[in-house]
Amino acid sequence: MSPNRPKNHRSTGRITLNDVAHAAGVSPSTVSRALRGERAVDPELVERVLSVSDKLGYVPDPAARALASQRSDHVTILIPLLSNTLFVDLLEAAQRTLRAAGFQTLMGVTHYNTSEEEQLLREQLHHRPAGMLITGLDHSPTTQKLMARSNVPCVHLMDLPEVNHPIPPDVLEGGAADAGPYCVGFRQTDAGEAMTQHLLSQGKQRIVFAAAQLDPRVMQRLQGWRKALKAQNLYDPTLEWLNPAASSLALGGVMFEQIMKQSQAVDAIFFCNDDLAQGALLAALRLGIAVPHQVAIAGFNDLTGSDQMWPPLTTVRTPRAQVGEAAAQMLLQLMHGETPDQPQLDLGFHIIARQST
Amino acid sequence: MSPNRPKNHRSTGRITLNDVAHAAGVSPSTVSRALRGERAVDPELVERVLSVSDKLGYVPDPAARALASQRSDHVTILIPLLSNTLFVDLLEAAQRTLRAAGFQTLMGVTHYNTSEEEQLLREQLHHRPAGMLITGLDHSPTTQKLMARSNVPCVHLMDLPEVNHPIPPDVLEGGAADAGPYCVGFRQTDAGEAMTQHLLSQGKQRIVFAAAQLDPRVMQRLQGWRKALKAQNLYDPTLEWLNPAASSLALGGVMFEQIMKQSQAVDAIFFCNDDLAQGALLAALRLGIAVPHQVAIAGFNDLTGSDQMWPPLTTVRTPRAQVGEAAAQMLLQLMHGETPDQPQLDLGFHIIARQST
DNA sequence: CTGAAAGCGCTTACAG
DNA sequence: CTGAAAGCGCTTACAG
Repeated sequence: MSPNRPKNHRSTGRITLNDVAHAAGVSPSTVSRALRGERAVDPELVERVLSVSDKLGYVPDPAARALASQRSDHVTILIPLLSNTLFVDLLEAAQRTLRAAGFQTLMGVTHYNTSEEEQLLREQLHHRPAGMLITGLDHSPTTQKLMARSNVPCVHLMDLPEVNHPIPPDVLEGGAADAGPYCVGFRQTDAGEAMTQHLLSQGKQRIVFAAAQLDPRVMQRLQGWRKALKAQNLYDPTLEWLNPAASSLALGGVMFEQIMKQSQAVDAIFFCNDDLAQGALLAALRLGIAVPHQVAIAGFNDLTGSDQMWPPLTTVRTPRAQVGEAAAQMLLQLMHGETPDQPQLDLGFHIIARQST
Repeated sequence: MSPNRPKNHRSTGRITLNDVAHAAGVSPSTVSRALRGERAVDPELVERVLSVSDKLGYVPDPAARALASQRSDHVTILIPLLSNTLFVDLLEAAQRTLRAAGFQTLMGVTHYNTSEEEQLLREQLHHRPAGMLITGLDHSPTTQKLMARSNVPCVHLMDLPEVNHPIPPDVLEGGAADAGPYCVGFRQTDAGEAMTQHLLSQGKQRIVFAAAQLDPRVMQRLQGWRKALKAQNLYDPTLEWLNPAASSLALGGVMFEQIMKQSQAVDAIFFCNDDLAQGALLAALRLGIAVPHQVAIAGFNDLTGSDQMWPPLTTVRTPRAQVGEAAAQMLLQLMHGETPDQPQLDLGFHIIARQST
């Protein structure tokens, strides 16, 4: 009954697994197994251990657990930016899901920078994360090597492999086969194509594609736009406005002004992200250019405020919260040694037609 | 020279402190002390240890270190929301500073909810954080008790104590005195008052204060607004529009419409946050209400896009990135056992006058 | 199904 | 200033 804890010179006041074992009258090994829900423990003992541990207010020490098991309860999530709400939504959804399952989320911001990504990955790997969420499928060879070598389960966010390679069933049944890369997202190319087709269906003929940042997913949207225009023989390279600078409302305004000044007879502009499109809408107000009458404007992602713009912005709604949650769920399966039934999960997208087009 | 590591059944491939000790021909204790920059180590040995450790690519195991020292390299940061860019800026600046000093940032989102905050705090405390950053000075008794009992150094963000109690020097010199609460921010009340005075100086007479969320800092801005109006005998309780709902662009639009419909002769509206004010500006466009001619609109925080609005938004620029960085710096001092020279750091604010007023 | 024992990789009194 | 030893609080082969 009494804890009877040996008072050594380095004792912390903490209630330990040993205390629980003594109080429950079993060995520490049994407590450890019972607490982690390992089978092969007498159900009666499990119940006793759980009740005693609860009564004592026992909380396992994550550091001790990590040291002994060589695995922490950390999950690393690597995102490009915090200034695009898209990634904040992703982060929040993933974190909520992971936390409910008892995992700690550690966030790293790569700034779309390969060497920052590698550096962050190295740092995180030293903490032996239990799992990993990483934005995109495009990574440096070093990053890929580090991830593969680490043996840490990983799910990629917001993107899917270009072509869907269905895994042959016999390979899957072997169990040893790698079904990866695991990813949850949607087809960026298709989304770019769909928005372009929407504009075409409204009778637009000269549709500009205006983009900043130029990360791989933006470039896929560009491909979709090209494909749709080429199918109608409306493709013209001068309709491409690609700016590698960081995306922002202000840049959207600047690009809009440039496009309206230099391009002839443009009747629609498809921006690769809503912040650019919102900035363009505000610049149009400033410049007295009527949207959509003089020029239609479309965006991408349906970010906060796009429905509040004047006129409200036509855009592509992307399932980022769902991606965050589903990816976390998939990672949870992987961390528990299970095999996700769908290694590549396509969550789709929706064209949201508002008054800016 | 040769590692000569005992090959036991649980060996991980990892290079350990022991390996470094062998290779450097010193004891593990010395390596440990040298690596952590403890004084009382022969400089020559320090150099040797550092060089060997570097050559071997040794990386200390955070879990082992945490277990042995009862202190991790985690710093917890608790913020109310991720949907207000204010807090994202805070987070990013703090994380950057902390990371450069070798600390991991763990973020918790409280949603302005007392019990969520307590729950997060409890979870975080089990990880023995080395330090803590927490938004605001207003916390439940439970939260305060948990924090005090934990003995984890803590810096509060974005707020300062109502009255500045200068610490008597003799108390400070005693060393044992508590100079806390440590905080970095600015005077919310003063900022609310300053913006109101700015509007008054432009000849506005009936100035509405429109707020959502109603967290403690918003209520302080309200106090500042009241003070400024009362000083001019212009205070009228019907000018207060307080909505406890979450702040958003859409809500700003709704509130603006309500205010314009029900209040008489309002000539200015001071919104407690830029997202509300931006929403109001957009609603004004929709409704055909001229800003600032029919009504002036002001916001708070100078968030992304406020300078891009039409008309550009008059607002209060708050030093959130600086707060994040300075708070992290102060926490770093505390974690190293030093005493910050200024326990309460006031970073001020600026009135940014644009065309919406 | 259960337990005794060793071990994870560090830090830190303690003794010199 | 340096080192041998104990200890942090868990997990996990191994033996029964």
